[in-house]
Amino acid sequence: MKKTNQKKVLLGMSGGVDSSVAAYVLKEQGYDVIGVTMQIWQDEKAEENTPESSCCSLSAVEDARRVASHLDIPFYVMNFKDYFRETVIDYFVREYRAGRTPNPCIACNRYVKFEELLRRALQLGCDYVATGHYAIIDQNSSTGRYLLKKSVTDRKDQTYALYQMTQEQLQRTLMPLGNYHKEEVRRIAQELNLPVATKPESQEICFVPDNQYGKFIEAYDGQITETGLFKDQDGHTVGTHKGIIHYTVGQRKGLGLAMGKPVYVTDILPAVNEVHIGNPENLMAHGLLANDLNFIPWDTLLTRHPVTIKVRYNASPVPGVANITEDGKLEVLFNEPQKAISPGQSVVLYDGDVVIGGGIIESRIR
RNA sequence: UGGGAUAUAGCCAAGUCGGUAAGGCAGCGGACUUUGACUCCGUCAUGCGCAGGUUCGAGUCCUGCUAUCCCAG
Repeated sequence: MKKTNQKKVLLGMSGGVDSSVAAYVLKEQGYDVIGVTMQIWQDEKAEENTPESSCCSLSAVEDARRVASHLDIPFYVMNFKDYFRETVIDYFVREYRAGRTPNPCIACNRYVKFEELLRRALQLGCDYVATGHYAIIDQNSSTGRYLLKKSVTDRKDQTYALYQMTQEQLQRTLMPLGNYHKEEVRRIAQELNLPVATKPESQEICFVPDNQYGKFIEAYDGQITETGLFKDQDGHTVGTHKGIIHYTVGQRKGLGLAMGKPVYVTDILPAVNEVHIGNPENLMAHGLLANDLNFIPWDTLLTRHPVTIKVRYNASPVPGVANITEDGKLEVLFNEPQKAISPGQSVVLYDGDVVIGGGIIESRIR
């Protein structure tokens, strides 16, 4: 029952369960679906030892191809390596070198999936780009603005990683899994006999398959990582650190300090190459400042706004207020102090299920 | 070679009147997780510097030795 004027969709297929089922759902909804896997980082021969542990590994290509074949949709592999390196890996390395903690998935979504992949989709004459993200794209009937909303499964909701999307991108994007639960998706995959039905969840940084991101950074930019001093809250030297790229604000493990009690990284000071440590209470913050902002229901925040706040991917939203400072930064104040606000991570603001927007954390307000 | 301390796992460290080796760090395994972290669970000294002795029983008491630290020379 194919219509001649049906909409064409370019679907990013990772080879995982989610994007595979997304292909099926889109097809069922009457879209003309084209599957594509983005090659983003692999050396041609490194894939042997990288099992299906990541959302974008190369072994994924063959899985995606089989799924596409199974569903009888056209399938292509596109080379995004240069673009990915510039917008994700370079950013990732630069941020760590600067003493911050980047979130590469957010950069990947922002630049690779919804900018470059979308651009190529439009070039190919597609109407939309689609992904298997758990999120809902909606339109406000009165303002006409496109909205990003949490998926029906709060546990799998991925809006946190998507807050940088623009109106133009949202208008051209489909996320067919937003109304599905993970269990339904797996069930559909099994009923369809998809070859990837039981693949595990993706995890860790896709371009650092052994999870040794410090080693990756050093191998990538070839720079020497200088060791430096650990200092406590009073400024006393308590040890030597392995180089600031190895630490994140809030980190406890791997410090190698025997203080007789658990201690945490409270601050990373690249200017003096110091890592400061302290007790859990030294991690608390009343708020934060963020830049590199994006807002979805509006162009910006015009007034002080009550919000719920996520300061990291796996964080329960907490209540607070947000407003824009005189110099254009986003200021977020929590109702209750929060711990381990990590510069470089993103803060995302919600009003109920609706993503208001967010930015990249610059500093905390104690 | 006068005095005083301390020697417990890779590292810090608790161990009360002798009663059958806390805890933390690191490590290892796992859960969680499309980032880094956090968190949670499990595991990690048949042995307490060495050698003897007392005792039903010693990391804990006694003797000797060794090592390190501190204060004086």
